[in-house]
Amino acid sequence: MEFVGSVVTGVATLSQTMEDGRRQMVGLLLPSDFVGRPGREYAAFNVEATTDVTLCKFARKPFEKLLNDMPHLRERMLEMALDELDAAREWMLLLGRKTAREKIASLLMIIAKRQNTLKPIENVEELKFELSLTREAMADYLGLTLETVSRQINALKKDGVIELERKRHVFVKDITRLLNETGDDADGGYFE
Amino acid sequence: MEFVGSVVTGVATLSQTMEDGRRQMVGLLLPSDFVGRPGREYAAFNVEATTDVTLCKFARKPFEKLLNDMPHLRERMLEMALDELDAAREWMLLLGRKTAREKIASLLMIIAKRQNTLKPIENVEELKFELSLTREAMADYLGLTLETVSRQINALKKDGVIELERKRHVFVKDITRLLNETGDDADGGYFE
DNA sequence: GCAATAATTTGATCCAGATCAAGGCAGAAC
DNA sequence: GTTCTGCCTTGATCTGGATCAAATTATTGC
Repeated sequence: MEFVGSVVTGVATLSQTMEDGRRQMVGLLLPSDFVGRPGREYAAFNVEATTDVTLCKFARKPFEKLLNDMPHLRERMLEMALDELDAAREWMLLLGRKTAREKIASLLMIIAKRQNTLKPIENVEELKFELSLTREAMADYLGLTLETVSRQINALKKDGVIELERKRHVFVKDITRLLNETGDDADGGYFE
Repeated sequence: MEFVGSVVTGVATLSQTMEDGRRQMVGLLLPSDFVGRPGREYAAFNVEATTDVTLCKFARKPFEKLLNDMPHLRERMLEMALDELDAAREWMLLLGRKTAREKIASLLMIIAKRQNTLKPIENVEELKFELSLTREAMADYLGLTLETVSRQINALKKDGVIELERKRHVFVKDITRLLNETGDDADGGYFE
């Protein structure tokens, strides 16, 4: 853990593994996300790139010094940490209480939302995006098996909620329809 | 959300509920834990006391001003937020990948550890503590049903891992034995 | 192009934990 | 004491998602 930084392009994941190989992703690192933890020597989680990733990197020690000199930076860091905490807690609801289908729909919504930061998602009628995760990575993120992920994605496709092109390109004609599949309150979380 | 503060005595929980009533706890608030979020108007989660709780309360606005005047305080807040984030991520592994028995054992370890802050838990041979949560609250915390919680607690008792007194008092003769049931690496997380 | 390899789908079967349904028990109110 | 009321346990059954086992389809390297 000699560096901290932030993702510029690409997708990386943050995960934990148990001794017997069970694996849970605990964070998705998309462009603009911060990587690493100031004030701690060791890395608590594994970071892995799933696509080629460009990082904007700082040596940790000088960065910590910078934090002391620039109160604004620490304020920003606190804000980011609290936002991540909220996101982690949303994810806890998903892992603990949602069905497989709701989990998939929620993940698609999150990726869709992150790839479309230009305008609020409720004003977008249709949406096309790239799924830069393998079925296995999605499974590890959602607490499912890759077979279940595959089956549920195809079920959503069969039901006309999404369309697929070459396995990794998703096309959503009606976002409200997908949102209804997430199990979330219509006005909570995704529309902000 | 007019106040922020910190728990002095008692136990409270932080939870989220879905429209159809499914519920997931996302945080356990024990003495010394911080409640509320500076810099945000609304509360994203429900806070509920499970026992009588004493809070040390601050009005949010003045507290935010205090944050600006005292850089140390903001540093401390950042540290606390990052620790909570780590804890939330640990919890994600539990929710996504652990078995019911492992979930119960992990919860017992966490409560045991929090009630015994005097010496590192690996030096304690036996331990007695109060379980201030109902079976239902534990279920909501672990992403299980209350029946499964009851069955698994009694299974751990039958297997001699724990002893029970009046349903809510737990007695652990051999902490290593309980730790082995959590599914966690022997040296990770609980021993710090 | 043509392997070789990785990712995905699909089918059959299984099982941990959910669900449904009574009971049991302890503390509180009377 | 007795009746409530809120927990907790226990049993029977069901089921969503896991597991095991092949195909099938993309992607990569040559």
